[in-house]
Amino acid sequence: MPSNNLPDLSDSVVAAQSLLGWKLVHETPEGIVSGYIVETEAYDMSDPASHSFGGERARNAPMYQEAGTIYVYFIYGVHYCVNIVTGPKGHGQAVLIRALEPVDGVELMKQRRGVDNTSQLTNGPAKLVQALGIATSLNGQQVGGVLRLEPGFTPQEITQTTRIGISKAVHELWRYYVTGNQYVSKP
DNA sequence: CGTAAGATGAAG
DNA sequence: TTCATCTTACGG
Repeated sequence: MPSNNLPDLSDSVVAAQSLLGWKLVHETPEGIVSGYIVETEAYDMSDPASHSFGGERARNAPMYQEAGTIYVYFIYGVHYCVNIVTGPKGHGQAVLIRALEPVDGVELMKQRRGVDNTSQLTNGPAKLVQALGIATSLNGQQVGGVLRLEPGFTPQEITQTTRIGISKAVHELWRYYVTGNQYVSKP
């Protein structure tokens, strides 16, 4: 449950739930785009599916920074995904933002995504990165600058289930989404 | 060194 | 179901 001030970023599993309903806002030269966070996944250094598993390296370094650090990674040669780092500095934790409900700048998002269907704009981790115009230059920065969190809504009900696209720790219930929301990703 | 697989998405 | 096509991890 989000508070009125800031989401709880003390732990990735807690934060994954706490972040649901918060508005993720990106201020860009072309305009402001934003959306409510409706789907998340929690990752931790003790989790074999996590990029932070096995210790700190160049690629996962942002995950070991303080809570609120932005972690953007490149995957499959084509896509980018964005995480919000959680936990104390030195602990490799983060929450993957998997889906948003578009709020501001829908036209700009359509333009960036090259699609006209609002329901296909931000219903996947790489889709929302493209729609918001998030670049790797944000990697390692803190939320609160051009990319920030603002209060949104309090989810009525949250569904907890297994994560998507991983091959390790597949049984862990570390994916959360706003029950019934139409912008949740469909694998 | 070579090679395979990866927190995905779009097209065929 | 396949492919796009980059980076890292790991084996020889």
